[in-house]
Amino acid sequence: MAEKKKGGAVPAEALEQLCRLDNQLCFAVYSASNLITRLYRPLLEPLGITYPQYLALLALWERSPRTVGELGDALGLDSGTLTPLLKRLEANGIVVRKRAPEDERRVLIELTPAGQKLRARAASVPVEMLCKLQLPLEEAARLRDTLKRLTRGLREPPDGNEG
Amino acid sequence: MAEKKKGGAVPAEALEQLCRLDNQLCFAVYSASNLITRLYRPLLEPLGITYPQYLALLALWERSPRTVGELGDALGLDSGTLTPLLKRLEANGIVVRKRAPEDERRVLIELTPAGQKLRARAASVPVEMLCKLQLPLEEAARLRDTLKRLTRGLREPPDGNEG
DNA sequence: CGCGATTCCATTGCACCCCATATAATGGCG
DNA sequence: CGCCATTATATGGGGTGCAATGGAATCGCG
Repeated sequence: MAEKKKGGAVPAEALEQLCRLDNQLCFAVYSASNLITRLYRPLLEPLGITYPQYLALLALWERSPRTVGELGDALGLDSGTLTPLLKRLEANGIVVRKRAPEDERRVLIELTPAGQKLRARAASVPVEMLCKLQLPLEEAARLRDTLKRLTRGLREPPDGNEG
Repeated sequence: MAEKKKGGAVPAEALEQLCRLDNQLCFAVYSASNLITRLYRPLLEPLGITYPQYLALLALWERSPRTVGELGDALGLDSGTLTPLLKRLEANGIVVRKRAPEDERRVLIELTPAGQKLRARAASVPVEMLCKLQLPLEEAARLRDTLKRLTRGLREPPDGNEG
């Protein structure tokens, strides 16, 4: 049944092409993400933080304090990832974690003075990174917007049978 | 020194914008990659493999046997990542690892019959994934090519002072 | 052949990343 | 007020991802 040239939904040759690593969009995203983390390392190491930690700080520099849940929404990470990451930031004196007085379930993440100072020291990072990427600004913006649209469209999984 | 409107290389307002998570290309790539791994999970779990394992198998289905180093080049991963991953595939009966007779330093990764059979069972994965992504094919291809160009351009880091 | 340099992989240690589950606090209802 | 469903983090375990190190095999030069 699979040997005839029948073809089904997708021709065999097209399927062959779909499976090639070089043709896969998802692998391109995966590789680019790994590479980006590697490129950030030498920029962030002098600051004593990792790339996911830097992302959490970008969110906190925009608005602080924020709860673990709010950070998770902003970064697309769950508490199993954020809790230890934030504890490491706290151990390094960059943030403090305290329970919200009005709702003891929530944990507020607040920048310390050292965490605030870090913002200035990290100011050059985005520009250095843009230089490393070597992409025309317009193309980078288009790429970013396409990825954001892709991500946003998938945040709410298509259930398929709700009305 | 930071309060004057001097500006240096980048105006303060532009820097503000560069730091916003929503404006960052790298964060868009990072989020998309995490999300993609999550989307693959339900497709690959019935096959008993993870997304990085699936990528390694895609490479092996294209050509097998291959050494650890060749797989690392194809996937952009180093032996510290691949060795345990391949050992798990071996423990699950999907590949075998054996030293190359002509060069005992190399380890050849070969598909078992079960690993070959898995290829057919995974045939629907790329199509299902494309459906999930909900991107027009042409746009997906453009996105992939831009990412590949970005990744390829950065594989060899610009040293700047060799010569 | 001998020996240092190189190559290839394995190991270790640290930091994610996520699912499933646990725990504690809150809110609603009788 | 008690009880239960819900909400917000924490914990545990499996699986990456990578830098640094180690060890065995090979290469290269004399």
